[in-house]
Amino acid sequence: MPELPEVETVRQALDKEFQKPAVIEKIQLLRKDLRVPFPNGLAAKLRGERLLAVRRRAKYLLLDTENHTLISHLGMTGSWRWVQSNEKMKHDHCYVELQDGRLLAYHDPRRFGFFDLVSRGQELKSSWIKHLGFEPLFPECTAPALHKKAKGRQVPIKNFIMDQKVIVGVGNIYASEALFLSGIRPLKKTLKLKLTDWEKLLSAIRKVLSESIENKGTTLRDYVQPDGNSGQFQQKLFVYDRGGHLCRRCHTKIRSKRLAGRSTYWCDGCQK
DNA sequence: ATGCGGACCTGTTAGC
DNA sequence: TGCTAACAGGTCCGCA
Repeated sequence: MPELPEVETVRQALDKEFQKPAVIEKIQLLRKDLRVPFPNGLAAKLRGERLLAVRRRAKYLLLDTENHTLISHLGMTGSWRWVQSNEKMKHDHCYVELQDGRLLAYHDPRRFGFFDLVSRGQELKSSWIKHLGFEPLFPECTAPALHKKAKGRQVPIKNFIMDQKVIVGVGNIYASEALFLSGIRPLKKTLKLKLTDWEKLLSAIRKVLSESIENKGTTLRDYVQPDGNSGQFQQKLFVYDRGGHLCRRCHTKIRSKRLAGRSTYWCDGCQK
């Protein structure tokens, strides 16, 4: 489900709710694992702690309490939502009950999501976070830096920009969309991109991610914001999931192909 | 080191 | 209607 814009939307929504004192009364785990076991002592360690803020690194949510950071990855179908006690659903795997009665549910049918728990501010020690690449929306992510990392790489450019060790947050939808906006075909070999191509591609990545955040993300199936509403960016997609339809820009038929096991879409008219 | 395919899960949809 | 296969937003691992 969730690429950077969806995770950022969830971050903003939860962070806002945690401005009002949010002290954990109880954490209820409904099974012993998701993709990996729940962290040891998760419920006991967080009981009585106040949720202070939510940060994001790549597609990971970082929920800060006074003494811990709960790391939450949503996998393909994970979501956090505010619920009433009578709104519990199949595939809810964790409930966080606050002292003032608010109830937060983690829901994840495919269970590709997972949690990790570290001491406050120690998230870089987590093996999940350590090796991640550039945050695309941060200034230290530059076209020359990406051009340098791309040296000698034979993989299709789409695979390269989805590699979280290179640049984070770009998943299967936004990779196709960013390549469309920058006029580069997904199958082009990474090493063939010139610095000017990287300038176009990086600015396209920033544009598509930012606009999707403004639209609260893309909902194709499961993704919802914590208030239960869908995102809106699916209405603005140029190529993703539009195989066989006509390009919104040049009316060429959108092509599709499986690349590294993932559906990939592009326009031969707009992309070279 | 790099690139690929499979594994992890459940639900939905398309095709026969 | 019912069965089967393919596919869905991500990431890690092991093999060539």
